[in-house]
Amino acid sequence: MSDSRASSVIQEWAGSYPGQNHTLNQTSASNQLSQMDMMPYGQAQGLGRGGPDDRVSEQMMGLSYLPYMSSCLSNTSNAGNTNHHQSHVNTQQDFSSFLMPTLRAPVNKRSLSKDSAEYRLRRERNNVAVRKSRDKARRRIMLTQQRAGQLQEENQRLQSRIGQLTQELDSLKHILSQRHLQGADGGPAGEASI
Amino acid sequence: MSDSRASSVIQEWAGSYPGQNHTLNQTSASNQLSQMDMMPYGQAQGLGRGGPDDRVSEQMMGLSYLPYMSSCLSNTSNAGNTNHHQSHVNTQQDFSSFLMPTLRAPVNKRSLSKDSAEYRLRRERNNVAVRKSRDKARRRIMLTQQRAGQLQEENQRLQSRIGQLTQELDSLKHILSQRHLQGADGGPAGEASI
DNA sequence: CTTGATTGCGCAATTA
DNA sequence: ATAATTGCGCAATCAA
Repeated sequence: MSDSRASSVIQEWAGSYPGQNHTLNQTSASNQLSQMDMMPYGQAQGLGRGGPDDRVSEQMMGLSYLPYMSSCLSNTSNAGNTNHHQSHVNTQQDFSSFLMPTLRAPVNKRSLSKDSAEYRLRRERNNVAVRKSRDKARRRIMLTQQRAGQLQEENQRLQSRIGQLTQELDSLKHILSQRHLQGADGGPAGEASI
Repeated sequence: MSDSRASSVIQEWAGSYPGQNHTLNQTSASNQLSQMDMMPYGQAQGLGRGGPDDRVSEQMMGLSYLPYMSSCLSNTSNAGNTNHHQSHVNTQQDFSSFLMPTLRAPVNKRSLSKDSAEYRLRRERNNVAVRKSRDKARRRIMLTQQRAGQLQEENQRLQSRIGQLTQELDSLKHILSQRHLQGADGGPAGEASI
């Protein structure tokens, strides 16, 4: 495992896709949480593949994490979303559904034909956003680790310095006390000491 | 139905045979910070084995959240979907399978019927492993952040302490110099007060 | 409602 | 062969 500490080797990836700009926002290793932002960005639009595809559709089983072994093959046919919401404390009657148009069924989702261009466009955009977001997260994590490392180093230096100062201080105190004794021993003058 | 773009199931097997091992010298970003196991969040690594058949890197380090290429959408509908663009460097990999019994063709994948129990079992196991791994990663990240925070706090305390000690030290030095002067001046009586 | 950002999840390729 | 990692796409949800 060679590790490269290089604090500036996070960008070599010169993209290579059809007309797209790469917003390399790279905050150099600085203190504190660097708030990267990034913004506009050319939007993707490289869809239009040749053949229909996407057999997407089977992903609804999110479930328990903790019990890694508990009942493995329990393909709960849902729960993936775990909408533990909406079923709060139904203090009211059952007409809540009428009061909450927000929860109305798959109304607007109709145009979700996996074949529609709309769909692909949205998917592609989201994919871009996801990659971007994860990249950001990765960078953030690395920065944090780096920061922790630097802080630890600095901490040691500071500890060292403290030890040094303390020792020096003790020496001086000792010297002073000696003088104090000498002074008291042979002189009438009273001195204050710390 | 799942899918994802993906992949090559057989093709890289063929590609990585000829003796072209991936010399991916992945750099892990670990170093000091040995408190906890470090994750390999290495970056860089931008090399690229100049092989012409880098179909694999297609998803290696997906740097750049760009539209990606549209071509990565292929659905491995099920068994028998070996139709992959593997028309690359077919220089001569015919007998490779004979030369490398260890890596022989999709033998393992033989029962890759998405319907096979074997498949599901493996998938499920991997899913469990994935959840576990991610959970671990999340925990690790939080710990690192926490550690960074604590270190920063401690850092401040140490800085403070150093300032305090330094000041104290200066006082004593001053006192000593005073006594020195006074003592040399003629009177043994020197007073110090802080 | 629409869009980009996040987040949890499963898949598949790699790595150990 | 198995478990652990890791990049990626999907879909739900958040936040504007």
